[in-house]
Amino acid sequence: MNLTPLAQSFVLHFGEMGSRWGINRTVGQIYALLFVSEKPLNADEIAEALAFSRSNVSMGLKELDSWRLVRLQHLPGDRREYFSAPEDVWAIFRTLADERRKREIDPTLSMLRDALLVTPTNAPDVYAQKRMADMHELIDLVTNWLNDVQKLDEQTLRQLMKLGAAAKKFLELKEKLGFGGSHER
Amino acid sequence: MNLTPLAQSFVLHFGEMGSRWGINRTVGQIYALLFVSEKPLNADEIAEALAFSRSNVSMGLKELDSWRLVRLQHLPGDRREYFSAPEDVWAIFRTLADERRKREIDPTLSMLRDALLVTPTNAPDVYAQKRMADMHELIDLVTNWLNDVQKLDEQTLRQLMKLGAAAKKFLELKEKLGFGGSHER
DNA sequence: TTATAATTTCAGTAATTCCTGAAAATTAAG
DNA sequence: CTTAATTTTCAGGAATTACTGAAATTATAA
Repeated sequence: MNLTPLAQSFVLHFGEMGSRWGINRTVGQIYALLFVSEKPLNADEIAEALAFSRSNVSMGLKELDSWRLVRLQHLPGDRREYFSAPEDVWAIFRTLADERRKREIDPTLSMLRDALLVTPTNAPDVYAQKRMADMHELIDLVTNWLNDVQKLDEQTLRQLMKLGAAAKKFLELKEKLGFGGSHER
Repeated sequence: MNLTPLAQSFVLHFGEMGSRWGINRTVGQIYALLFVSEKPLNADEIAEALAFSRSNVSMGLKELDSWRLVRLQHLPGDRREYFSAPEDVWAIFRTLADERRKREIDPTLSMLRDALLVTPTNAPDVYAQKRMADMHELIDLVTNWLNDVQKLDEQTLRQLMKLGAAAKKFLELKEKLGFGGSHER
């Protein structure tokens, strides 16, 4: 293939950042390459462009697939599998947020719920449980909110984000008008 | 020390999740222990409670310090250093969000900005740069928004989150009233 | 079918990250 | 100061994770 310097710097950056994002270098680079490629690529093209073994590419694609970050398709008259990253960056963002919540937050929420069911039998546990309740409430509130917000269409999201810190004034206005929220959490 | 089963399950969970969160088991466990401890702990107490070497605890605390997740204090008549996790879970959340942005997002924004300054000289680069522009715009918008939202006090944040998906109706109301946002991005 | 192209799996090795104990450095009390 | 307590550093070994090539599996064309 032969990457241009522009694509290369993007790909290498994603490789380096991979470890901070909970994926490895290979997976980061493969995703970056697909993201900047106009046409879908097959595994051999990826392996050649990034100088990885074919098997490593296979494992990387499997990992990306488990994150629902790649699309698989076939080209007419070619039996190889072609991969691409979705066009819509907002959709990608939603997928990423969903998967990260599922992997990084839901297990903790579940553990906390279990811990809150226990009746504490000593002073340290009373305190520990209070702390866990605080943490659970915060995580629950934030994730449910992000979940709601995520459902909004791109245009509404853009508006909401432009609003930014003015949200505060806005909520004051809401109070005055008695305009109710959607949840009773 | 001797952890209760309740504290232990919390600590072990944080240890296991650590790898998904970009910290290691030691760091996760130390933080969890401090979080559920009513009193600050010194390094020896942590090492004993978690059965880690003293040096491992030292490195773990250094790491937590770099995330600004622990407070260091001295107790009168004791020259050892005592560590604790801040009380306010909202403040903890803000710190975590700030640090993660700094480590996981800012470097990418910076790379993208540089890439967007280049004048593409061939068709693949034109496309790649368009993709990078899309990504940059999205990340920039989302992080600036979170940055703004984060500045809000706890009560305002709670209100905003309770509002949830009703935000859409709300924005329609805003349009009608001609109530402007804070930014022109 | 059979043959071949394409993909996946997996055992072994390479690379990286984690953890420890010993030694060095720092801090504070006497 | 000197000494002792405390903390940090760091080299080396342990554990984990990443990567490869070869073999096995799967899918498609003839």
